[in-house]
Amino acid sequence: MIGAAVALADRDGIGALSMRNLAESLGVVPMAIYKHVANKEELLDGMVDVVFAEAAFPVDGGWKAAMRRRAISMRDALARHAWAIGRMESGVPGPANLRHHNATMGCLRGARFSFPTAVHAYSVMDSYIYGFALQEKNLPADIPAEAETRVRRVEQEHPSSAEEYPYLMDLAVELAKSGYDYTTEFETGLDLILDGIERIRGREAAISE
Amino acid sequence: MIGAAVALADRDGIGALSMRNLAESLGVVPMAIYKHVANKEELLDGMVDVVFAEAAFPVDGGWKAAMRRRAISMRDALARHAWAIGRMESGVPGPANLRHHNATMGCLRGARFSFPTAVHAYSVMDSYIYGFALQEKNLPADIPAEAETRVRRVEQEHPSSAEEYPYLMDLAVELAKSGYDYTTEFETGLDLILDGIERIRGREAAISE
DNA sequence: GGCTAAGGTGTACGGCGTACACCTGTCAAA
DNA sequence: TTTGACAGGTGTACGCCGTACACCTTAGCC
Repeated sequence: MIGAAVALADRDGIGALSMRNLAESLGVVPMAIYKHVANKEELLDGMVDVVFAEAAFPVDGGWKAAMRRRAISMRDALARHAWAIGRMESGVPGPANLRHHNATMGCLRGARFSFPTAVHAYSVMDSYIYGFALQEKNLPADIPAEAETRVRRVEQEHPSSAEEYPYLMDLAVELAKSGYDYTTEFETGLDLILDGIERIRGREAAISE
Repeated sequence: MIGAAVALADRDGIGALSMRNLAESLGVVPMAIYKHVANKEELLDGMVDVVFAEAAFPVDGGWKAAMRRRAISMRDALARHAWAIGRMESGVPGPANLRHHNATMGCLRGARFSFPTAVHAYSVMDSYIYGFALQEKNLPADIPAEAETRVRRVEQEHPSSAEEYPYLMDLAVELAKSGYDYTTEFETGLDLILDGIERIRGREAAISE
């Protein structure tokens, strides 16, 4: 049931996920769904937990490698299920959600992060992951191509904006030339953050010794 | 018109922003709105641009201070207009949006960031800002209080989960004790990221000299 | 054979975005 | 002074949406 809803949202977008469409895809009448979930909200909560279940949580091999793997796996899951972004931490958390957060917190605490530092690390990483996924969903899939068509359009239609937004025009020209890959962009930022976390952890280890 | 829509969404939530409600708040019939915007999508695009207009863009005084100010100002704007999160980079960009991104890119390039490094810096910061705002919107406003009630509920209802999710229980207990402040949490992560950006910029400056 | 519970059905209601035809007031050109 | 265009408000109607409520079917158990 929830699996069918996930499949439908993946295929046709969250906008197409109505109780009526879902019922039809199940060969059933709309109201039948309400025998399994109380309302659409609860359906969405269940769908979000499917996404959490797909994201690998850390098992160890060093906190940094484990957290890196977790982040990449979460971005992958969110790319597969773009409709889930923005709902991951809202609604009633499901069992996979709880397991995931428990394991992640366990990984950090097990690596002797102090409590506040673990919270900071978790906060900055999750914000980055969710924010990146959000932008990846909203921005054009092929940035260089899109940049190029925008430059062309501006050149023809409003030559003024080349003066109004010079750095934006620069950006578009450069991107069209050099390309843009979401995966390497994600990992660049991720490593920057992981290094930052390592540094604040080192600082606190130095104090406590 | 768009101002009234923003006010309505701020006050009653984005769910209450229907063409009918907006029309009523303007003392006008629903279809009258369509003389000013083509459809609801375009209305939302206009509303997003209001949020961009509220966020200060960098004017300088050093890239790090300028970017820090920009980030904090953007989070403030997103906290005032939670409905905008998740729409900031979708839809058709308005003039305030373009001005903002142009100025930010200009700040980085003016501080002699190479082109790819500027893109990395921009990407990691915006992902963090949007992701943090998203979590701030979704997570409970008063985390310590919420953590405490959850601990109590678990103790009474399912004593099992203390064993199933030990680190989560720990987390809740600690948060209830030590408190949680979104603003300082945001700035901690922000500074971690700014320091990381400074480091990759230094690396590249060292190469080019 | 009769009870219970799980789950599918049909109808109906109020709310949504918006297409389309219509009306009103303002103001410049004739 | 009339005219005609245009900006902008109006009223009706359509096809979607989530879901309340009453009903029916089937399976398993005493």
